[in-house]
Amino acid sequence: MVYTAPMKWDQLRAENCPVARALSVVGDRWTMLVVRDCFLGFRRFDEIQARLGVTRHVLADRLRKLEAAGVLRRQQYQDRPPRFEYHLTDAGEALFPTLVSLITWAEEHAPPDEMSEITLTSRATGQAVDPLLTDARDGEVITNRTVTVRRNRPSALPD
Amino acid sequence: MVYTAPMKWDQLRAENCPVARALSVVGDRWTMLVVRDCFLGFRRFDEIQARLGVTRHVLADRLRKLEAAGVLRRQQYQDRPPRFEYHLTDAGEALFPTLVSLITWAEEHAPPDEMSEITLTSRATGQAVDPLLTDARDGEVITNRTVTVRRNRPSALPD
DNA sequence: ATGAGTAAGTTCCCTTTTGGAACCTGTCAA
DNA sequence: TTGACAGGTTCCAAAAGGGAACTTACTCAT
Repeated sequence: MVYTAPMKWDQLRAENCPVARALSVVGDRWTMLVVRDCFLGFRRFDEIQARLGVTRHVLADRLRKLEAAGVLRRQQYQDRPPRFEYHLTDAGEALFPTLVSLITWAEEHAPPDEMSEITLTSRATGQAVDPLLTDARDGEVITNRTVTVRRNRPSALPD
Repeated sequence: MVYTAPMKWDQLRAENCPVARALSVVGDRWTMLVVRDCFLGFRRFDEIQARLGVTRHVLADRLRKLEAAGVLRRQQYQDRPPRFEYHLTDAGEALFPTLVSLITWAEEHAPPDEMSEITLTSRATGQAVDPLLTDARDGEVITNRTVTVRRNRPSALPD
């Protein structure tokens, strides 16, 4: 790996590394928890604010940024006074695997004092699911031992 | 979903929600980028600091916290003067799927101006891999449309 | 009509975290 | 003896975050 010019946090989205670009959107404190709540069906400002305990100021900022990033869509559900709900866009829903991978990791490596609270359940069968990252081409399991991260181009770029 | 007492950021790890617990470890600014660098084989303080452009102060803090969380192991590679490398533990390596899911999301939904830089490559075949989250039991694809997140116990607990 | 409640923010002020740069320590090599 | 290297720590200023009150624009019950 070649030397890469250091970046500041707010320049992350211009990075060539997809990890950096993803984190420029969802890598802030609270942001992924906002996305979680949207997946759980909590869509309104006060609701999310009460659940997270984040300050209203910060929540307003995060919602603005998520909307700007195309993860959430602000949808008016009444006029007079205008009130809004935050819905996941397709890009937002595409964060589901990330959320699942965090859940899977936490259940294994950051367990709560008590028993685990959460199960991922198949809508089709009602059974618990056991998430596994595989290669769509041949079904092989993806881990850091089976897969490497490679740069496409040979130029001096970040990873 | 029932009302849940709001939490502060530093109380996240006590939460019952596995997403919150995972983010208490890797949800901080810079933290996941430190983990990325460890996966890429950058293990030393100055090296990581130069690559990320994060301040030495913050990097020292993040490394301490990742070590305390059991994600990294501080390994001395010379005496006199004592020098250390940061290696991923098993728990750290288990974050690979999370990293992959961030890469996958970014390539699709936060593309760089230029072409994508990164390919995930199978060590066995040398071919690009196409990550897909599936249910280990029946191979079904996991998305927010096929899977729901359920609480195990009926008590008033967070999600 | 008065007051309480609801929803979605904004504003203010103070504390914590982060950024930037310099400094420290121990060792080796010139 | 001077400089380089590695891995930090210290200091100060700037930015972000926490806490609480305030605002706007309604609706509904009294």
